[in-house]
Amino acid sequence: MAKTNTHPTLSQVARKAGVGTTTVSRVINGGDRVSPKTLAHVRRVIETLGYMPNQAARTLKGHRTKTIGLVIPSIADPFFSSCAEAAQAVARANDSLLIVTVTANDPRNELDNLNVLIRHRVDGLIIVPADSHSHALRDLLNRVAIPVVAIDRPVGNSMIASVVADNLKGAMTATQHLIDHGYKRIVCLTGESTLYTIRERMTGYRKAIEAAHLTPIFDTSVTDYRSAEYAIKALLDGPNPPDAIFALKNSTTIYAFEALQKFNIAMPQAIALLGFDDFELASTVRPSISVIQQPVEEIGRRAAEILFEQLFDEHRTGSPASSKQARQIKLKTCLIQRSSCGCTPPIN
Amino acid sequence: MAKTNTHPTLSQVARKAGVGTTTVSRVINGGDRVSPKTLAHVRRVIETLGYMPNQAARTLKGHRTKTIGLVIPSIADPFFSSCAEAAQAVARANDSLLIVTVTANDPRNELDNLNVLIRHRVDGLIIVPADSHSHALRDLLNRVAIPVVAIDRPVGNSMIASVVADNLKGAMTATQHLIDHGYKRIVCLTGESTLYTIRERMTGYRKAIEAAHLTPIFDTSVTDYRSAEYAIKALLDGPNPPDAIFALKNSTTIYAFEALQKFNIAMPQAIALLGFDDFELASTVRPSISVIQQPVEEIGRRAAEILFEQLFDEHRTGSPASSKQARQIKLKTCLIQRSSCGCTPPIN
DNA sequence: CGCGGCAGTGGAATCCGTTCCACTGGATGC
DNA sequence: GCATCCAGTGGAACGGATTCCACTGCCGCG
Repeated sequence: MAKTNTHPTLSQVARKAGVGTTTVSRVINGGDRVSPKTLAHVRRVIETLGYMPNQAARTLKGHRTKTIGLVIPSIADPFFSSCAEAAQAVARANDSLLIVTVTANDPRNELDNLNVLIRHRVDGLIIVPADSHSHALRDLLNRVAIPVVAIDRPVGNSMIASVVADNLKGAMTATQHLIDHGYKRIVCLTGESTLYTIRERMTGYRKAIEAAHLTPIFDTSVTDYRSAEYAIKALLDGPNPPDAIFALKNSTTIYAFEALQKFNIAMPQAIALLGFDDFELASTVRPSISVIQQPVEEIGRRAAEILFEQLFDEHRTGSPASSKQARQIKLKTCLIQRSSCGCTPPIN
Repeated sequence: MAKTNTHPTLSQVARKAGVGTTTVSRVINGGDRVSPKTLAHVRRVIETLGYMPNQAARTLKGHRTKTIGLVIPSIADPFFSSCAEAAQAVARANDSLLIVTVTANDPRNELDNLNVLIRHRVDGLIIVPADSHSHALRDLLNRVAIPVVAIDRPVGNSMIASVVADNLKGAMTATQHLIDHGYKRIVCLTGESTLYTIRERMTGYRKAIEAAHLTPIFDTSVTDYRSAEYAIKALLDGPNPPDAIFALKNSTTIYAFEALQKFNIAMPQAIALLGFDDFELASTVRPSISVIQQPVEEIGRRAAEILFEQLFDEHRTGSPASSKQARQIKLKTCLIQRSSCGCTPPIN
C-alpha cells in the first residue's frame, strides 16, 4: 500500500522543495541557470518523491515529442524486424522513442495506424507503404506536415523520400550470374506478384533474360509447400524442364528448396537454385543456398538517419524543409555465392 | 505550401462550425448527446479541416493513455518478435497502442526504457526482465502503480504476474525422450548459462538424467560456429563420446547442427540432436531437427490478456487490483518429433 | 556613488481536450 | 396550468510542464 497510485507533479516537487516551478523545470532539463545548491536540493526532492515528468504535458507545450513512428507489415518478419531494430538504434541515439505498428499489408490498418501515430504527434514517420498507389495514403501524408521516409517500397508519384534495395539490378545480377554459368532455362518463381519489390525483381529478371536472348519463364503459383511441389513437378515433367530456379523471395525459396529435397533432385547438378533475400539458415542447409542479399540493417538505419536529418533541417530553418528534391535512395544488393547454384562457394 | 504545418485544434473546429467546444468533443467521442444535424455538420467541418485530436492533451486530462509498453531484449529475435506481434494484436483489440523498446539484455537500457515508458504514462507494462534479481528494477516497478506482467522470465521475489514456458518440464520431457530411445550419454549444450530460462532447462535435464541414474554432462562453451566445432570434436575424441546432444537454445542447436554436418556425422545414427525452441527451418534442413517447442504466440497473447484484465479490474474497483495473488502462469511446451533424434517422424 | 548587467529565481500565461455545471426550450405528467 | 424532465448545448475550470517576463541582489566599471 506504499504505492501512491498517482504520480507526483512538478508543482508538488516545487512546493516540497520550497522553490518555484520554473526552477524545478530547469533542474529536470539539465540544470542550467540554477545555483549548485538549489540544484542538488531539488534533485534530492525529486529522488525521494520518485518524480517523473509527464510526457503528455511536455508534448502539449513544446512542439517536439521526441517520438517517431514506424509502420511495417509485420514485426515477426525478419526483414522488417531487422529494419526496425536498426531504426530503433538510430532513434535512441537521437534521444527519441520509436513506435512500431503493424499493418499486415492491409491499407485500412495502415491508415488506422497512421492516424494513431499522428494523434500522438510523432515528429516523423518511416513507413512501408502497403499500397504504393493509394490516394488515401498520399493525401494523408501530404496533409500532415511531418517528414516521412518510405522504406522497401517507394510511395508512387510523391515527393516522399525513400530508401529501398535496388531490386531490379539485384535480380539482373542474379539472373546474369545463372546465365554466365551456362544455365539456359531459368524459371522465375514469383510467389505473389502484386508487391512493388517483386515486380521490380521480375523486371530485372526479364531484362537479363532478354538481353541474353533467352526465354523468360514465370511461375506465379508458388505460395506454400504444397503449391511448390505441384509447380516443380509440373515444370520437370513438362516439355522443356528448367535447369535453374530463381526464387524472388524468401518463403518461395524455402518452399522450392523443400520440394526439390523431397523429390531428391540434386542441387545444383540437376537444378540450380538462387534466392532473393538472405536468411540465417541459407548457409546451414545442405546444399547451402545462394542468394541475393539486401542490406537490411542499412535500409532501416539510413531511413532513420534521413528522417532525423529532415527533422534537424526543419528545426533549423523553421519550415517543412523540402528545398532539395526528396531523396530516392537505392542501396546495392550483394550476391552471396553458396553451393546451390553451380559455382564453387568460397573456401570457408 | 498548401501544408498547414500546424494541426488545427478542437476550438478552431468549434469556431468554424459555430458550436461550442463541448459539442465538438462529443462528436469526436462518438456523438452521444448531439443532435443528428449538428453531428453531421461538425463531422463535415472536421473532415475539411483534417482535424486530428491531440493525444497529449487528451492524456493530460483523462487518466488512461490507451498505451502499453513492451520491453524486450531484441526485436530481431524471432521468439520475442512473435511475442510482440501477438501482444500487438491483443493491444489493438483493446484499442491500445503497443510501444516496443529493446534492451539487448542490458539492465541499464532496461531502466532507461522503463523510465521513458513511464514518462509516457503507459497504462501497463509487459517486460522480459534482463536481470531477474535486480533491485533497481523491483523498486521501480513497485513505485509505479501500474500493472506489470513479466514474460519468458519471472521477476524474482515479487508480486508481479508472469507468463513463461515451463522450461524445466520441457527439458525433462526432452531428456526423458532421449533416454526412452536408448541414449545413454547425453550431453547438454547450454550456451551462455546465466539466463533464467537456460538454468531452468539445465535443472530439468539434470533431474531426468539423475532419475535414470545416468551421468549429466554439461558443456557451456558453445557460443558460435567455431566453438561448436571445437567442442564437438573434443567430445567425440574424448574417452566416452556422447550418443546424443540436447541443445538448450536455438542458436546452440544450429551451431551444433552445422558442426555435425561439417564432420559428416550422421544424425541420428551416430549422434542424436534435440533442440530447445523451434525455428522455421528446423523442419526444412536435412535431417529435420526435433525440438521442444514453446508456445511463443501464446506467451505474448496471454501476457497481454492478463495485463488488460488487470487494467479492467483496476478500472472497476478504482484501486491497483492486487487482491488475488499475482498469477504465475507456466505454459506447456511440446515435443516436436522430427528426424534428428532416432524416432521416426510422423508421416507428413 | 550610480548604473548596467548578470546570475538566480518565481509568477502566470499557455498548450488543447475533457468534463462539470448551468442553461434553454419543448415535451410529459399530474 | 404548473412543475418536471430531458435532449441539446456552451462556458469555463482543469491537468502538468514550459517559457516569457519581471524581479532581486550583487558585482564591476566608470
